[in-house]
Amino acid sequence: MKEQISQLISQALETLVAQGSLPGDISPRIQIDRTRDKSHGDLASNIALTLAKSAGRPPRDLAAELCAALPPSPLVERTEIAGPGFINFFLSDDSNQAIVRAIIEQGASFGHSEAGKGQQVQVEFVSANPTGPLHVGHGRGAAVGDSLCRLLAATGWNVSSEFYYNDAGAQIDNLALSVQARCRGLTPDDDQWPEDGYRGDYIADVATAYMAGATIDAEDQHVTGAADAEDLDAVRKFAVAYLRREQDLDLKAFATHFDLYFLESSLYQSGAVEETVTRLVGNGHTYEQEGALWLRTTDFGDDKDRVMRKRDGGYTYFLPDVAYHLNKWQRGFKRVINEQGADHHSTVTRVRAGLQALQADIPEGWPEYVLHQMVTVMRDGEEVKISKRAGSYVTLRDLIDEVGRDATRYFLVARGPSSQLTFDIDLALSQSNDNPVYYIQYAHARVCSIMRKLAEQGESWNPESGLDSLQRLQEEHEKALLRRLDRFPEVVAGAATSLEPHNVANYLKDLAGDFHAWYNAHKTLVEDKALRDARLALSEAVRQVIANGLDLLGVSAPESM
RNA sequence: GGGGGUAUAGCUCAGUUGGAUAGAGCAACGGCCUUCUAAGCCGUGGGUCGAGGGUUCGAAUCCUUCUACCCCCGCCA
Repeated sequence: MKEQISQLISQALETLVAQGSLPGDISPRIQIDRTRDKSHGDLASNIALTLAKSAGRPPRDLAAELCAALPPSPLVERTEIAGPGFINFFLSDDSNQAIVRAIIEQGASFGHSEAGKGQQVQVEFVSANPTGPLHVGHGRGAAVGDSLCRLLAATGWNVSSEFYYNDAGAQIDNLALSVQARCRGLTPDDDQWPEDGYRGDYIADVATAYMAGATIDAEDQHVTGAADAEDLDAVRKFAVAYLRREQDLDLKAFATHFDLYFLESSLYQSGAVEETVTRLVGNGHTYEQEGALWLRTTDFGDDKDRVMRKRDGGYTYFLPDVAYHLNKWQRGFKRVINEQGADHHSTVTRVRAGLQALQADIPEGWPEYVLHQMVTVMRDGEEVKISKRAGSYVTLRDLIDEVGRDATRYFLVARGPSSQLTFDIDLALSQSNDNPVYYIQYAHARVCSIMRKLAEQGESWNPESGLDSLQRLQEEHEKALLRRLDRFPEVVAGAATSLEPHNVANYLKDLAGDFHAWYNAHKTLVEDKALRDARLALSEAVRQVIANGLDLLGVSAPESM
């Protein structure tokens, strides 16, 4: 719609230039905005304001000439000049109502686009190390990351989702020692308990399963417990598999899927880490100091240089990170998005610096990052910190068990990633209009309920009759809904471009509000069949858009509540 | 001390990338169920957009200085 109005203006500008009213050397960027106030029409352009200076004319005069030069169009009912020189477009009923037909014809794909042109994009998110259950912060990463994947897929990108984890480093040794201690019957309060060992109850569960010879089938790990407390390597392998399976269950309960699980250890096995070191040294960006090998990341914008190889010969996490991203690049991903907690912010400059130092023709801003701020959990007005299972943090599973998957996902994705998030358990649990998840789902269920009611009356909805009678939708509530529905494709495209899924959540709340207001003001199942079918068409369009929007957030659209 | 983030109604947060009189929900107050699900609707009140300066036709939005809070600043990940 914006595009079509833009073309009308463009033609009017050419006319004015031809008439000599405007200089020929102008190159205006035609901007069309949705109006905030419906008394300003449906769409507005500031073109006269932006051209006023270069044309040396008062903006309102310019606007008047532009309006006069606009070619007639069935889309536009009339135009007005307002304020300092805005041109307001009042669209015709036909053009506003056409959206209903578009939605019903396109169904689940309405709102989708081909903007990505099938290009590949890889999204890495969660990437938790297998040292314990996923916590709320991982949950936010999962909700945002998965929703980004859905948004990018809906806008024409070919998306690969990936989960990267360290299965071998110092933290995993610590995990193995903790499980081994439990196998030996120790508890965290014993003197012999490993220093900095993991104290959560889940460690005991891992030990029990290991000693019982249990078999673990995770997405990417398959191990049987050796039942030998002294075999630390077997304990380690088992613990990693066990906790990966736990995380799989967490992610499954959260309806989050990954195309690939990438192991840090594979970078050592394939020689990618060594190769990366060789290239960095060969490119002259390294030096040795105090027995360690440093990368001069300050050459690439870092505030200090970083150690790559420790004095003891082991690598810091930083180096495999660079090797991993080189691997992504070599796999052909020209676009990569990493979704991480903001506490890992310092890795952004570092990884990019490492990639530049490779001199592999990787663009400076590659990869992209989406960083989410911290999550705190509140209950009864107080911060919740301790989980029995995990010991020191609130697990994602606890939340899903308590408030449900839909509410958990919605709340974690409904705020901009850069805002700190307070997860209010009482609010997420409340079954009232306090709770936006149910508010939106209820709108969807209400439409389904109307359709059921119609069937109970022995009637059925005739879509063709409804679409042919759309001009009967003349109530203000109906016009507001039409305007709202028309915006959905822009909202999806915008959320995908800015990598901000919360825009979809906000839109759905507004759409549901418009629908509930209409529902209460006007009955759908009226005697007049043409009006009834038209209202059913509008209802069905609302239902479809809510379903499509909720799907982008990974939230279900129930047919009844 | 350095880097990043945030600051908008009593609370939680939006604000279409610089547009017209800054919005929503909650909380407060007052209404609406014999009528398609009241997990709903209607109405009222509520603001120095953290503070100062700047850019311009026009700023919550861009630049600058300052203040407060959060995160990071390890040869941990």
